[in-house]
Amino acid sequence: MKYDHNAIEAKWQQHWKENKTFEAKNPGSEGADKPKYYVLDMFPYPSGAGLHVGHPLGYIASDIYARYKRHRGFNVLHPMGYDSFGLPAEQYAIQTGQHPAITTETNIKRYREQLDKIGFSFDWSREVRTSDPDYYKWTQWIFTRLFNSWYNNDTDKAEDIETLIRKFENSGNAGVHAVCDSDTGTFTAAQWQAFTDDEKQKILLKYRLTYLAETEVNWCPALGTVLANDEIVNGVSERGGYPVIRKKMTQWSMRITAYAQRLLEGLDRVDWPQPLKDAQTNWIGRSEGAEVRFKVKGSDHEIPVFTTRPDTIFGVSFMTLAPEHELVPEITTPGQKEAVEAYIEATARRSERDRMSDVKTISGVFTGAYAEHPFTKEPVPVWIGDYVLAGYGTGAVMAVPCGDQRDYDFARHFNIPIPNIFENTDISEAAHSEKNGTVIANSGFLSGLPYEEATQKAIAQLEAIGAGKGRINYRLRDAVFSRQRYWGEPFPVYYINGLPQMIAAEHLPVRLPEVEKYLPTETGEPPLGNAGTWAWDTEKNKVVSNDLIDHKTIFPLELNTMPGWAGSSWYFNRYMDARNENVFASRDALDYWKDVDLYIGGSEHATGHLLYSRFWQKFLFDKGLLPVDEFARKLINQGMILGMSAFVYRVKGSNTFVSKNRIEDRETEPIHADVTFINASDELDIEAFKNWRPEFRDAEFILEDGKYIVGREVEKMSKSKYNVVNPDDICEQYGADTLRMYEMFLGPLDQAKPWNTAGITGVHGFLKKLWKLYHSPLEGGQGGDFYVSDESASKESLKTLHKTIKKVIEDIENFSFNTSVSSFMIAVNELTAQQCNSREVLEPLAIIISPYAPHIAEELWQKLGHKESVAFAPFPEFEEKHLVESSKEYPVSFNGKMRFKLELPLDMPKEEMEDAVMAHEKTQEQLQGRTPKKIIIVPGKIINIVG
RNA sequence: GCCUCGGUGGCGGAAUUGGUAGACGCGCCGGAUUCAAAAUCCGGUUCUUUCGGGAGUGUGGGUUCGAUUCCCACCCGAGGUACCA
Repeated sequence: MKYDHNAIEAKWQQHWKENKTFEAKNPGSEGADKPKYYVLDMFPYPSGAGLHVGHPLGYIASDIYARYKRHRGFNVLHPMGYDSFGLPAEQYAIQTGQHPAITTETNIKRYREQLDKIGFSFDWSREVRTSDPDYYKWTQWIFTRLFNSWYNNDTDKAEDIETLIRKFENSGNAGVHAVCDSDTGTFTAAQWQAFTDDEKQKILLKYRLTYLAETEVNWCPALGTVLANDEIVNGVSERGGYPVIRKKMTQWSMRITAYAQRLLEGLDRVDWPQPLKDAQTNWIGRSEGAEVRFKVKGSDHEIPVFTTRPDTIFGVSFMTLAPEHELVPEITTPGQKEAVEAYIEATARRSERDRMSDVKTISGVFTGAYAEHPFTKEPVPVWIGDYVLAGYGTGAVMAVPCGDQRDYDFARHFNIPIPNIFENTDISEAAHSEKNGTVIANSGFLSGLPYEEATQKAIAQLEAIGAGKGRINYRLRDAVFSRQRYWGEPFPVYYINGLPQMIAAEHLPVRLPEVEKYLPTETGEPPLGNAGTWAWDTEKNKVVSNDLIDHKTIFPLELNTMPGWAGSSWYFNRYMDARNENVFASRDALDYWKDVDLYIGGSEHATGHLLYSRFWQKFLFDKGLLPVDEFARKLINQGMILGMSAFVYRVKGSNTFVSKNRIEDRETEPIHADVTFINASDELDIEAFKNWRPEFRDAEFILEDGKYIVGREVEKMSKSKYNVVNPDDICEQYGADTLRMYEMFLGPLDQAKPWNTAGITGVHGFLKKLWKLYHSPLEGGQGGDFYVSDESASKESLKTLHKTIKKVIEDIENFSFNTSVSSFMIAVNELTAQQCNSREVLEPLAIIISPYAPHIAEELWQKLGHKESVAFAPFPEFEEKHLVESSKEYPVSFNGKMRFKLELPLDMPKEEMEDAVMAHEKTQEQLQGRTPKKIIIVPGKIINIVG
C-alpha cells in the first residue's frame, strides 16, 4: 500500500474534530485530575494575505511540545484565537466601504482552513476573538477596574480608589504615597471636603491607573491617530511608515509607570530569552541619581532637574531646559523673549524624525534668567535647547560640561565656561564621563572623594539643605491608550461636564456602533463621531440616539477606541475559561491553569504586547483577580523563516535574459522571478516564466548547458519579492506531516533561516521510508500489505529504538526539534537496514514520532490494532540496558590529531590499553622512533599520545 | 555609539561537562532498475595532495595532553535601541 498522505491526513483531521480529541479539561470534568500544562502561541492578526510557510513555524513547535506533554500524562491547554481588531481591515473599509467585521470574518475563515490543514492539536472550543463583544466586554471591564484603582507606594500595589478617597477625607494628600501626575498639588482634609464633586473628580484622575489627561502624544496624520512609543520605529509609524509629529491632546493613558520597578524585578523570575529581557530592561530604563532644585534668581520659581551624577554638581556652569518646559515663558527676560519664542516655534515644527536624524546640529537660546547654585550660590545661566527632552526626568538638566559630552558640545558651541572638577584629568578635547577611578576636585566638601562616596555625600548634603533628594528615574512613559480609529474596542465611558464616567459592569459590553464612513468627521473627531446612535442613557442603561442627549440623564459617549494591545493584554487568561458569561474566567479555572507554561512567539513584541501584558497581569493580581503576577513562565522566540528569492538577469535595454553564469561583462538588471518557476537545481521553467507576464511573452534567453540558471538571494518572505511559499500547496503535494517535520528540520527554532522548497523531498522520502517499515516489501518499491510481526526484536533494533527515545526526549525538552528529525531519519535508516518488523520496536516508534508527524502516526497506530488515538499513548520509557556496550572503537590521537582507530574492551585496565596502543604498528609509524612524552587515556573516550 | 545574538563544506545545519569536526538532509558525481521517465535502491562528495600524507570551524593571540567549545583583542553579519541627563 502506498503512503497516501492526502487521504490519511484528511481522515485524521476529521477524526480529531468529531471526537473533540484535543479539548482540554477544566476542573470538575473528567481528566482534570491530571497535572496541567499550558502551551500558548501568540495569536495572529488575520491578515488578508493568509499564511505563508514562515507563520506556522512557532505553532508547529508548540504543537509538538503540547502533543509530547499529552503523551507524558498532562492535561494540556493548547488554544488558538485571533487578535482581530486592527488597522488593515479598517484601511480596507475606508477604501471599499466594506465593514471591517466582514473582512475580518473572511480572513479568519481562510486562516482557519490553512491552520486545520497542518494538523494542529488546538482546542478550538476555546477560540477567542478580540473583536467579539463577548470577549471585549471583559476588556472593557478591566478598563473600568483600572479606572477605579490607584497605586499605593506604601503597600506597593494597586488599591481601590475608595481607599484613596478615605485618606483624602481624613488627612488630605500630604501623607499619601501614590503614583500620580507630577503637577498634583497638595491639599488638606478640610480643603478636600470643600471641593466640588467635579474638582474631586479632576484630582482623582491624577491618581487613577487609567486616566484622561492632556499629554504630548505622537500624532500620525496619515493614519489619523495617535500612536504609542512602541508603535513608532525610527520616528515613523510601524504600520505604513508614515511621519509622526508631537502634539498635545487629551487622551486616555495607562499608568504603567507605577509598575516600572515591579516589571523590572519580575524579569528575574521568568525563563525568557536574555535579549528579550534586555530589551524590556532598556525600555524601562531605570537610572539612579538625584533630583536637585535650583532657585531662579529674582523669582519664586524653582527648577527641578534629574541627574545621575550629583557628585559633579560643582561642575555646573549652566542649565538647559527643554523648549517645551512649562517654566520657560515664566522666566524668560524681556530682552530674550523674541529669540526664545522663535526657537520654541522652530523646534515645535520639526518632526520627531528630523530631530532624531539630526543629532549633530547644536542649537539653543539663552533665556536671560539665572538660577542659583545650591551650594556655591553662584549664578547659573539658564538656556533652552532641544537636546533636552521634555518627556524625560524633569525636562531640565544641570549641565556639567566637563563630565557630559552633550553639555560639553553645547558649552563649546556657545562659549560657556567649562570648569574642570576632576583630579588629573584632561578635558581640553572631550568631556570625561568615566565614573570608575574618577576623583572629584575643586568641589568644596566633595573634593578628593571618589565617585561613589562623592555621590552619596552630595545627596546627603542636598537633603540637609533641602535642595534635593535621591531619586530613581525611569525612561518608561505612561502609555497612550486612545486611538482615533473605528475598528477597536469602544470605551465604556460617557461624559458629564467633560468628566469621564464609567458604565457599570452589568451593562457591558458597550457595542461598537454602526457608522456610515470610517474616516474622521468633518470637525476632526474620530470615526465614532459619525455614529448617530452613540449616547448613554443613564436611566435605561443603554446606548441611544445622539438626538436625545440632554446632559441630564443622557450623555455623549467616548469617541476614541482602544489600541490594538488592549485585547491582547489578557487573552491568555480568557482561554482558561473562554465561554464563561459571568466572569472573565472562573476562580476554579484560574487556580487550576494559573499561568502559561510555554509561550512561543516573535521577539518583535518585546516592548509592546509582552510589557503591557505583564502590567495588566500584575494589576489584576493586585486586585486579587488572578493567582500569579507573571503570566508566562517560559517564553521562546521563534526565528523568522526567510524567502529564497530568485533572480533572472535582463540585458539592459533589451528583452533578452542571460543565464547567471553567462552574464560575463554584459550590463544586466536583476528581476525577481516567481520561485514557483524554479526547480531544485536553480533552473528556470522558461515557459512558465514567459506566460507569467505579457512583457516576457517574447523574451529571449541565453542559456548555459541548455538551461537557464537563476541567481538566488535570501530576503524577507513577501509578496512583492515573489518568494512566498504557501503552506496549502506544500500540504497538498507532500502532506502536513512533511511540512511539520521540514519546518523543524530547517534549523534551530530561535534562529532566522531561509526556506528552500527543494530540500523538502528529503523529509518526504523519510516519511515514505517510515511507512514502508510497517509494510511487507513489494517490487516497485511501494511497499505491500501492512505487516508487523509479534516476534521479539533484535538487539540492534532495540538499541536503535532506545537510542532514539533518549535523544528525542532530550531534544524536545531542550526545544531542539531539528536534531530530533535527524534522529528519526537515522533510526528509520538503521531499522530498514536491519529489516526490523517487530511490534516491540515499531509500536513505540509510532508514539515517539507522533508529536512531529501526527497523521501518519495515528494511521500506523490504528493499523497496529489500537482503537484509541495515539495522542494519549504513554511515551515509551528509555531503558539504558539496551545501550550498554562491551567494547569501544577508540580514536587514537597524536598531539591532539586523530590518526587511527583501535577497538578495545571497555573494561580493559589503563595499563593494558597503553600496551595495546604502543604495540600497534600505526603507533610506531606515527612516532617514527620517538619516545612519547606522555600518554593520555580517558577510558570510554579517547587515547592521546604526546611527543 | 550602546545592548543582544550569530559567523562551521556548494546549501540548511550537527557535534553531551573541552575528547573522532562536517551527523542528518539538499544539491552534485557515478552506478543499478527501466524502451524511456517517474519512483526506488547502491556507492562517492571539506579542501589539498607527489595518494605517504598535509591543512581546516571569521582573523590574530592565549590556556590545555587536546579548543567549533574556555579567555583576550579584532573583523564581518543580523536584530533591538539611540541626544535618557
